[in-house]
Amino acid sequence: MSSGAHTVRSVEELPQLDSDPALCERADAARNRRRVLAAAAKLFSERGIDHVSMDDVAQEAGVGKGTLYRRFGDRASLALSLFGERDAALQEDMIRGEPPLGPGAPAAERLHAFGERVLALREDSLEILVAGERAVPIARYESPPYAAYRLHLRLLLAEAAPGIDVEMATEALLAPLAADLLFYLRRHRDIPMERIVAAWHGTLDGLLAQAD
Amino acid sequence: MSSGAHTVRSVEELPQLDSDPALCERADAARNRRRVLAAAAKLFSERGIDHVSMDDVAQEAGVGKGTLYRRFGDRASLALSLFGERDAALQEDMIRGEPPLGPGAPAAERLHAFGERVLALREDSLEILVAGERAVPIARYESPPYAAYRLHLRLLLAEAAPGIDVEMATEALLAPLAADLLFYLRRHRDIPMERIVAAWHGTLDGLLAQAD
DNA sequence: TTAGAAATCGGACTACGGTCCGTTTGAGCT
DNA sequence: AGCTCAAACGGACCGTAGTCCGATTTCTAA
Repeated sequence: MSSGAHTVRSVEELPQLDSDPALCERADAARNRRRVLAAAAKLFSERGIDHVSMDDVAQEAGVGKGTLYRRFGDRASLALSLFGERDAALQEDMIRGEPPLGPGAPAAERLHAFGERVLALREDSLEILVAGERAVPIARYESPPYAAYRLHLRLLLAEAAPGIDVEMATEALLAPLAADLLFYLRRHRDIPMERIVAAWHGTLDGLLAQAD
Repeated sequence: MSSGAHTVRSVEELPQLDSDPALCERADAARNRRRVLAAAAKLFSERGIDHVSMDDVAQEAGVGKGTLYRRFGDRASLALSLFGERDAALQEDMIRGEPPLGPGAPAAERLHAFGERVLALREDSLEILVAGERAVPIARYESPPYAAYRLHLRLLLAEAAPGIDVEMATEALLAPLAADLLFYLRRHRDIPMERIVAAWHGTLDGLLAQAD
């Protein structure tokens, strides 16, 4: 929503920031992209995401189905794009925000702060995320938010826990953030967020304890 | 395949073992269930699971589409049922097999042995599992194999790591077994199984170290 | 052995995700 | 301004997942 000076304009532009023609988007294309995103957000929140078809979104946005698919690829990507908008603030705070999440605090503290924030955000966006991660291949693991989380974790883990397999530890911390797991724990098992967050802290501490 | 005395006959019967009418299945129903499973296994391995439609399975099995859906609910459940057959041997060994996986060994050792076996099995069945876990809700987390893994982990963790949040630790160990994560790590990142297994052992050790 | 009830069978049908391609439009160049 | 062409548009179209219900088969009890 409120986009600062250097904030990326949209999520699907993140992977290939350089040499990306999406930045010089044609006026009608940009207008339609905004329309679709707005229409999707409106319909999803009105009826619940499962009761909105892609035709509904196209009609509400006043664009053709072809346009919808040209810009967003498929249903899951559309949902992930919506999540990406909500995620932008977290990205910003991770990179340039205040400690303990932003730079300045010790790596271990930044890692714990990241867990808090990312779990809160994902809890807030559960429905959209579940739809977004129901992707065809493993598109989810390469989506811009995941890629950003992964990079962030790798850098901080390398600093906080030298000597462990950082890449694998990263995946071990990413896996419990899966949308369908959160959905299951929250909506089917009624487990409070505090317990989920505490467990994530626990996993992190367990990994940090193995450093050196 | 080789089913011992008390082995359940099919996966979808596990959740409600008692008071379940599925055990006194009509003769034709049983025959058709077997036919469908066999047809699915054949077609999936022949063409790859993504190039087999439900109509294909029904036709190969010599059964109507209605029958197929009556017995298996949806595409994902069919895939999970196939995985359930492969999983049966692991279940058996977990409960009645030799140590260190089976009873007799210390809980911590049994946990490590479980990680080895379950990851090897899931690597073997990746395609089927990916299709099976692409379920509509979070059906995957309540599928018979997951339920069995969960129970097993809870009991052993309670013994090996008293004082920690056993339920949450269980989920932390279950999350990295997700089929799409394994698929991503193996097929997109080319990470060898040994590293994935080692990471799982590492997560487990980290949790065990927090006991008391 | 037979009749009747209950459960199963199977294919026609619906709705939706995703593709294709002829048409339109925006933007730079003369 | 007018021209040109790459890029975007949009709706007709296709394949498949999943539903429904009349016809058929199995089991039980008399």
